[in-house]
Amino acid sequence: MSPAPAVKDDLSPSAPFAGRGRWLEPLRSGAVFIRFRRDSQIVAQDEVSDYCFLIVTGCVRTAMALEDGRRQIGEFLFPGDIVGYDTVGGHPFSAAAVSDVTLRRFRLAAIEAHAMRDAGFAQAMRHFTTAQLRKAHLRFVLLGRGTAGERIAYFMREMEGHMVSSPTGRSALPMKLMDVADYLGLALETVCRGMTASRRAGGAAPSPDVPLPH
Amino acid sequence: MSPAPAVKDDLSPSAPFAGRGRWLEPLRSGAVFIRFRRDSQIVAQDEVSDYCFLIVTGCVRTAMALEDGRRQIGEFLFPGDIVGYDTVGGHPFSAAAVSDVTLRRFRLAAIEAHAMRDAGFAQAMRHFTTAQLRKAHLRFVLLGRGTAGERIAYFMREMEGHMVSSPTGRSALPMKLMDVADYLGLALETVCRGMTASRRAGGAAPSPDVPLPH
DNA sequence: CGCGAGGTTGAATGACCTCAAGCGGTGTGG
DNA sequence: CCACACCGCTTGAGGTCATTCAACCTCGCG
Repeated sequence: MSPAPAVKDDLSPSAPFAGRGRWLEPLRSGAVFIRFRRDSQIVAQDEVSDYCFLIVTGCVRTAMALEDGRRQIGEFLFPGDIVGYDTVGGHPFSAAAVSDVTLRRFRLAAIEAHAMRDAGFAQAMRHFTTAQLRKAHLRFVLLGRGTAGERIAYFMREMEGHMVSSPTGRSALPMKLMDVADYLGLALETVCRGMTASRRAGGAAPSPDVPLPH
Repeated sequence: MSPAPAVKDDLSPSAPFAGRGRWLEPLRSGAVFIRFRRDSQIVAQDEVSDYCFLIVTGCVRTAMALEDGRRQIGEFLFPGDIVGYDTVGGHPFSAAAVSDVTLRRFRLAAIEAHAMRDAGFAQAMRHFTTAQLRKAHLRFVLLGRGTAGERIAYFMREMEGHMVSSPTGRSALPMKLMDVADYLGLALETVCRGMTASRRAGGAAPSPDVPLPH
């Protein structure tokens, strides 16, 4: 029905996962495993960290807190994703465990050193950060121009494949509603209402009219 | 006065310009100059471009348009900035000239090839994209959690040093209010009111209470 | 002089937030 | 084993901030 792809026709999540962390594979031998409990902090805000982490199991969130209590979740990360890479000079986002997680820890200096030796590795890094950047751009549209319904619909699609099979069959999301709210720039109650409405309207597909981008 | 830097104490623009385009210098000889008139398109949305551009003079905006007319400006770029780099596989943002601009055009394949040969160059690229990423994160906070006043205040600070000396002394910004609105995720009228209010409250510093991030 | 583009201002509407109460599940201690 | 408390989720009612709609103004230009 759409005549030309001159503009985006909806706000759906970017392709099935662009920037993952497989490029860290060559450094696997130099990495150690670390575990964090639910809600424990992995990297502090403004901390100058020497490490980055590849997620093995569990879910991690990055966040920036403001003095007055407002908070913005940067992203939710899952097995195969990397946290703490874009950190040169200290990153303003903290990272915390959403669920119990196991991570593989890499020394940033080692990554940098390896990139200086191996051009192919460096190229893989570039593709990774470039993909991150493109995801960020899409997020601008969502946060800048998306309605509450669109943000929630976007989020639900992003989370497809990351639902946890809870015993009671309750909310299958690994994170709390508060986290989702701070991820989407909405009030907790708005997220709750939106998800309820979308559930009533047929489970996965929240609203029929979702005019925001890929 | 702030006890600890555990959280961000306001929403001011990131340090005096993090990711600029000086790293392209080594390829200068292979680049050609191009000019674009005000409002003409430089890169089309979803186009797979072979080039990126270093801005020499003028101002450029990147934007994503939605079918229904909504639009999000990605960023405003000034001399020394790069447009169209994070493009591998086609970028969803278009680029257009805000004012008459002169650009230096670089072939992406040439950049990539040079990065494979020169590890230092590749490192500079990494630092550039990393800085871009950090700027994007801050934008999340602004768009997700900032009030209209905070967004406008942030924008005004970002534009310091980019004011054009207009003959009439009118709005010294190079871009239209509509562009600013689509950059900040606000209505045009809201931006206008905000800027008027900030002007009345003392020129540059719009509002005394601006609790959002760097 | 008339026209159009961009900017400014006012009034009314509405989307989302805030406040507040209530519910179900889980964990803890008596 | 039950009572209680706490946490996270849900739902309702009311308020607020930004949007929407609309008029008017200014400037530059044909």
